[in-house]
Amino acid sequence: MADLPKVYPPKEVEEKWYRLWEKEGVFHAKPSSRTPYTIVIPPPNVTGILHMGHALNNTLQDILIRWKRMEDFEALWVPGTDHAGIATQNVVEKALAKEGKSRHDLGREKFVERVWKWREEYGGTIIRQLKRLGASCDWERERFTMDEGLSRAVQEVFIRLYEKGLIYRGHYIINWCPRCQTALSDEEAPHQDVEGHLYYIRYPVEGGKPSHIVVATTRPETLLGDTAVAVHPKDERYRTLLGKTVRLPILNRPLKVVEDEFVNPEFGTGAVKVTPAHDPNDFLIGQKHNLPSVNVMNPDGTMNQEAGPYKGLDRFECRKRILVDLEKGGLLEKTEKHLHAVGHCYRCHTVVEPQLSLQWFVKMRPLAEPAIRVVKEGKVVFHPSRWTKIYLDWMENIRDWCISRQIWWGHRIPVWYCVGTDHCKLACKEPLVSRERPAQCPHCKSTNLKQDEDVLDTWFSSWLWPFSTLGWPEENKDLRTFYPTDTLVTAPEILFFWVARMMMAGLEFRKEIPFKNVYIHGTVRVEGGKKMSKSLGNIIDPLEIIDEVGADALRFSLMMIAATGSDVYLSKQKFFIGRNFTNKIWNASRLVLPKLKKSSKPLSPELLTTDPDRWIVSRLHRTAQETTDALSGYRFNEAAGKLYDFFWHEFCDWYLEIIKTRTDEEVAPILKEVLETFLLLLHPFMPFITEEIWQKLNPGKTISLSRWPKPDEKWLNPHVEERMSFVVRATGAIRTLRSELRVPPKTVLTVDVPKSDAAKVLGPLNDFLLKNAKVRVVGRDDAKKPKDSATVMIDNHTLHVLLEGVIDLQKEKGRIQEEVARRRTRKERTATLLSDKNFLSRAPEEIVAKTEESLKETEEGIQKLEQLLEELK
RNA sequence: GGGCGCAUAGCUCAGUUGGUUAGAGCGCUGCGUUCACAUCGCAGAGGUCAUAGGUUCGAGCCCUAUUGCGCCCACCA
Repeated sequence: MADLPKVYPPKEVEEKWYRLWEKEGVFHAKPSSRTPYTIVIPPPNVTGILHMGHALNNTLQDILIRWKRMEDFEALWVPGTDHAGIATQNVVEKALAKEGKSRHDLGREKFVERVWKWREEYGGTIIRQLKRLGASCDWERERFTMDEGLSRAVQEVFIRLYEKGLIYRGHYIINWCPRCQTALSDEEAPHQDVEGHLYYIRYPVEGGKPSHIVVATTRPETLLGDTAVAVHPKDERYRTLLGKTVRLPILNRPLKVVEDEFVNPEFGTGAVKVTPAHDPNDFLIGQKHNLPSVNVMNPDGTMNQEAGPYKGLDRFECRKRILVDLEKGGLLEKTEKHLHAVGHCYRCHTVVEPQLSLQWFVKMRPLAEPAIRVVKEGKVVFHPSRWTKIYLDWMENIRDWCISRQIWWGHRIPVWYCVGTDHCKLACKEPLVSRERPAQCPHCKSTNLKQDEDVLDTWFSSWLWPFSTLGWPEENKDLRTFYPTDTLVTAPEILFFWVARMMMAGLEFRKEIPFKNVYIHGTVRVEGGKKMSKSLGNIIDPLEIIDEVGADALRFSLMMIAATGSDVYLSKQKFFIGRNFTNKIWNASRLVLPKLKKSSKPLSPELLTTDPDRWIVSRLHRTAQETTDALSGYRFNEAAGKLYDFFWHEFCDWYLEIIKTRTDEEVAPILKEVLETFLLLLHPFMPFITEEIWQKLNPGKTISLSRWPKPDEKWLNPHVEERMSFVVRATGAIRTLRSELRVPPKTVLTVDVPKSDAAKVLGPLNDFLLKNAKVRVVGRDDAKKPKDSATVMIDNHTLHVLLEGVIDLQKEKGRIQEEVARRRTRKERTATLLSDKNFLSRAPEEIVAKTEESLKETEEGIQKLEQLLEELK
């Protein structure tokens, strides 16, 4: 096989096979008599590029789907991307900015057009990268959340929920990102601990008794929107203040003092400023006490006219200035350091502003109930199971979902408003929810209607993915066949964003669970434990790894490293595991393939003429069984490990070495069976190299559609496995002895073995042992220890290694004795030192410890050598 | 404030329901290169399984407490 290069992968192998698979549609699934098996992939963000998290996620899913496909399921994986409203809009706006334009210069329609154009040009990047990874998606079914079909599903869902009273519009405190200038859901504004300050501010009391009340706040700029001060009803300190009026510093607005259970008397001063427009708790207090709400900020985070002298300032600049002014007025009592959790925009990491705003919401509790039930009933199972509790906790404490976004890229809300005519009545204020633009206002007949400006949260389309991609709301064969799906593989980060919501959507709109199993893998981190992220500059780019070592090596390395559900710590070096393994497979195949030329015989038990033959086939079937079991339990690393150990340490290290002394005719059927079966088992992990070698054996037949090996008990042979284990250990022991006695590498040792063992077990391996261990096995009759020999015990068998004439035994004994003497001297010296009080009291502890350790080591060494001398007698 | 996870060889980690002498990869040391592979082979050194108790004939694994690290959730300003 001079034509095969020494190192895998040769250029272009991966691309060659991927093109062929795609061309022949081997991943295409359609309703058939076969049992369907569907997996759900998180649709990557259309602006995304493949990162390690994707690589891990998609490799796991690809292993499942390839495995099931080979088990003759109708295996479906629908690929696609989501439109990533905020992220995509940001990207396109940035591009516009380079031209010196903003989206407002273009206007909504032109801007959206521009985004579509961008998507056409760059939106396919991640899809191409998934192909390089080897993902076996059904590309004919590629979907995009802004496609016509999926958009229809979104609209349908909005209308159905609205009609059911589960979607409402209202003024509530939401998370506002001043940079993206849109509302965010609670999940989109994760809290991070920030080292901030707690400012104690004096609010003067009218009437002057006492002269002022002190409130504590972390956001002094919001005091401009204060409409009350609240204290706990049972707080004695403030009893006299109830009903009094205090003055808001700077603006001098009169504020009521109200009492509310919510206030924690232990925190700060026990008195709290109430800003209903900028804090969720204050909003509730405001509603209870009928307080006005004063919004003091513009959408971009600058202060508005309500902020009086601070109008136009950025919120953080305003904070500084207010503090200076308070200080000047003697109203800032003190400042304390304070660690608190602050929401950040998950897209741009800007500090979000809780703000009163008119938005659309989904009422979640009714949707959550069935989603809780099916998990409690075990209809949906999480792997690993600890995620069950996390899911249930979230579901049981679910809050309403803010779904409107003030951006342009996304599904526009299917709601119209009557902008009015002179006859406009109150009824006209009602939103008109409709599948199409209504011709006129049903109340005043005006045709002057305006669609809601907002678009929907991207997750409002993603949560429908398992069925919207199959054609819902249309009831068709695809939907009936492939829904509910079997397994969802995903990262923990989107458990709430996506997994939980898909559960609710599936149960609400299909009355069925969306998937039976949820496998949650770990987060990819770099060594040292940090999250891998662009901003930290510690990315290990999967595409770079593919360029360097190939997709197979990338995939396999990830699988070896990623223990079930635990985080994955990466370094570039770790990909050598996969690289070396592909190399091993490749080179073993270069050895095996030429031997198969003469064989077409299928394997039958009679062809297994020696122990090693029976052994390797037994091990093969056991490995097939173990691999299948591991995959069934989502123990991917275990499956990968079994395949690795079998191929490398059993097939290559032992079997291939053993058969080198036999004829091709004898071993070809066995080699073929083992290699082919192994390739099939490995294919889900390493699709490319397995296809390459497979097609050398089976030209024109793709391994992707070949049948998964069925482990067969009849090939299992525990006795032979035990005997071979004896051989392996005996060989190891003899090699160890060689090394200890410094027998020259090429010298052949004679080993005296009880006759029965020699004949039965070691005899057939004579050629192999001679070649690889430089050992000649001789059967003997009596149990007496020959002169000048060393003894090796394996199980209950005694092996005598003859040393006469091999090495100069006297000289070797002498050398060992000398060594023992040397070590004894050293031991004594060390022992003396350790009994020296002077040393013990003066030397640093670690030196003493080290000395003690070295004494122990020396003693052990002496013991070992003495044992060896004993054997040589 | 609540919850979860992790702590095993120099490094990164496996270890399925408790069962003999605790494993791997990398790194390190020695030897080996005509005959698939130096991205290789053989041999070796290296571990009080975080700490303290407990359950058990038996604990890396189960229970309790402690320490350290990490993550998630949470409207105490």
